[in-house]
Order: sequence, then C-alpha cells, then structure tokens
Amino acid sequence: MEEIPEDLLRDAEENGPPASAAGGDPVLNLEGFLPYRLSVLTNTVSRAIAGAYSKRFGLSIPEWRVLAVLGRFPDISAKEVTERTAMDKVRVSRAVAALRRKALIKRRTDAQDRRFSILRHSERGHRIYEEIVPLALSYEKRLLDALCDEERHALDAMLTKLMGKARDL
Amino acid sequence: MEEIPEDLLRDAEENGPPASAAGGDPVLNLEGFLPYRLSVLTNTVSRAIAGAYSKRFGLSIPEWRVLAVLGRFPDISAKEVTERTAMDKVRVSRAVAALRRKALIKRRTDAQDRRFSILRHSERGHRIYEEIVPLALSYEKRLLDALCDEERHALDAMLTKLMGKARDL
DNA sequence: ATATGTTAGTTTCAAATGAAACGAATTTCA
DNA sequence: TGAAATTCGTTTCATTTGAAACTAACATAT
Repeated sequence: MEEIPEDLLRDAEENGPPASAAGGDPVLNLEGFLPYRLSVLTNTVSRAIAGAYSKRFGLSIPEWRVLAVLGRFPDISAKEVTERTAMDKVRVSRAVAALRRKALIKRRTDAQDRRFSILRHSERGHRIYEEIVPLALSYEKRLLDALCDEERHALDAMLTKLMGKARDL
Repeated sequence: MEEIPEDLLRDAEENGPPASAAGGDPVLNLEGFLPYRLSVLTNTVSRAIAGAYSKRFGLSIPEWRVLAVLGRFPDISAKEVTERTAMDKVRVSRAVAALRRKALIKRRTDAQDRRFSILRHSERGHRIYEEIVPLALSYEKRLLDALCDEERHALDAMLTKLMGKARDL
C-alpha cells in the first residue's frame, strides 16, 4: 500500500481565488494555439498509422521509421539514421536491436572506420517494408483529400518554413 | 551482467539482399511524408516551449496543459480537462495530482454528482499561469513570423480540415 | 609512442507512459 | 426497491523513454 498525503485528498474550501482576475489578463485558448493544434493533429495521425502496422506487423514507430529510412537509403550507419529520422541515438540503437532480433535488418561493420555500422533490410524486412509503404502512402493520400491541390502545395511550403523557423527558435 | 544473444552481435555477411530490388518498387521518402513532417515539427516546437517553462517553473507538458485549460475554463472537472486537452484520463489524473502537490490548483467535489471534481487555479497557480501565457504567445508569434498574414489564415483553415479528416481516418 | 580528446553505439537508471483493473458514485431497468 | 451497468477518477503494472555513463574505435597533439 502506498502512503498518500492527507491534505492532498481533502477538498479545497469553497469561494475561489482568481477565476478571471478583473483586468485585461492575458489568456491563452489552447484550441487555437498553434503548438497545441499541431500536437493534437500529429498524435492523431501517428496513432492511426502506427495502429495499422503495429498490429499487422508488430512494429513500433521507431522500428518502422528505421525500416522506412533504410528503404530509401540502404547501407547507412545508425548515426545517419538518427539524422534522417530525427530520433536520438538511444531510440535508434534500440530500434535497430529490435529489428535485428526480428531479422528484418542486417548489420555489417564499416571496414574503414569500425565504429560505424552499415545497415540494410533483410529479405523479410524488405518484403514487409514493401507491404507497409502502400498503406502509409494511402493513408497520407486520404488525409490530404481534405485539401485541394493548391492547398497541398501551400501546406508543403508552409511546413518547410515553419520547420526552418522552429529550428532556430 | 546481461546475457546477449551471440548471433545478435555478429555481423551479417557481405553481399546484400535488396538494396532496390529492380522493378518499380514503391518507395517512401520520409522527409516528404506528411505524418513524419508533422511529427518532427511538432516535437521541435513542443520541446522548445516545454524547455521554457519546465526549467523556469518546474512544469511538465501535461501539467502546463491542465494549467492552461483551467485558465480559460475555470471550475471544470478532470473529465472536461481530458476533452479539452486531448490527453487521456490517466495523464490528466497524474497532472492534476502533481499540480495539487505543488499547490498550483485546488479541487472541490461537485455536490450534485460526487464523482466529478471541480478544478481551479490557486493564487500561486494563477500567477504562474499569467507568467507563462505571454511566453507561450510570444513563441507562437515568433514561429508564425515565418508566414505572411495570408498564409497564417490558410494554415489555420487547413489544420482544421486535416484534423477533421484525421478524426474519421 | 603515448596521452588527450572525440565520436559511434550501447547500457543503465530513473521517470513518463498507457492499458487494464479498480473503487466509489450514479444511473438504468426489471 | 435492488441488481446490473455505466461513469469519474485513481492505481497498478509492464513497457517506453531519455539523460548520463560507459565502451570501443579513431583522431590529434605533444
């Protein structure tokens, strides 16, 4: 049994402090706040996609990302995977270990610099990759059905700009 | 010491399986894939903001969200907080407990239905809220400096459309 | 050479997370 | 009534996460 501080369980007294303390106080409404909206949209989208391949193929999001980037760039190192997936090296290391355990990727060691790994799909890994890609693209396509062609281009440009701005705070 | 499967540590043999198996295989390039781009942008933005208030005020992201939604909607229940923050009830429960521990919010029990809580800023909580809001708004403003006024409107509309689409997959 | 520093990748440890089980209050319906 | 079902919020437990420490390989400077 866990000890629980008594006063944490008690209710507060009635009669409140600031509900909206008079003057023109600054207020933030979350539902219109860009970082919050981005977060909600992203989580919704990520969950939907992850649901598709985690159930069917037993892959976590980091594992899928590694598989995805190796589909586009075979024979890169874990270091390069971190750069291309925006995941930190711990996540990449664990995803790579998991994918190797499942025999979905293979690793060699760079002969020139033996600190570097060289990663690549296994046959099975590649088959799974080729099964998932159309699912992912189809989801993206359906999501973008919400926008017209012109909007899609605008969104593309804006995401690039926002990302650039976000990088240097 | 942890036992490590021998074959996981061995390198794969040279000569590879599919690097790009001939035919017009489907390929997905992450850096252009909308869900991925959203994820990277969101994480960058979230970290930047969280860094600002977690260091200065010792708040986690869930805690800040609860504080934020209570700034806009005082005297709502934890249930309503989950709806307005898109966080699940476990996260909200823990964030509320943490905020109460820090004496930044107060809780009463709804007399009509005693399952419901009624949450509200404490004096200190409200002061901290009023300190953070300008920081958050300023960050959002600087981020949106990347876009012109017309783009900002377009982005607003598109996020709404995308969110709607994402909700029904 | 040998010491010092740097980099790729792994491991450890403590904290955050979420699914499922739970207790308490309320509602539904026979 | 009162038994079964539902809902709010908490807790438990196993998994995921990331910061920091670490190992191994390489680079640089003395």
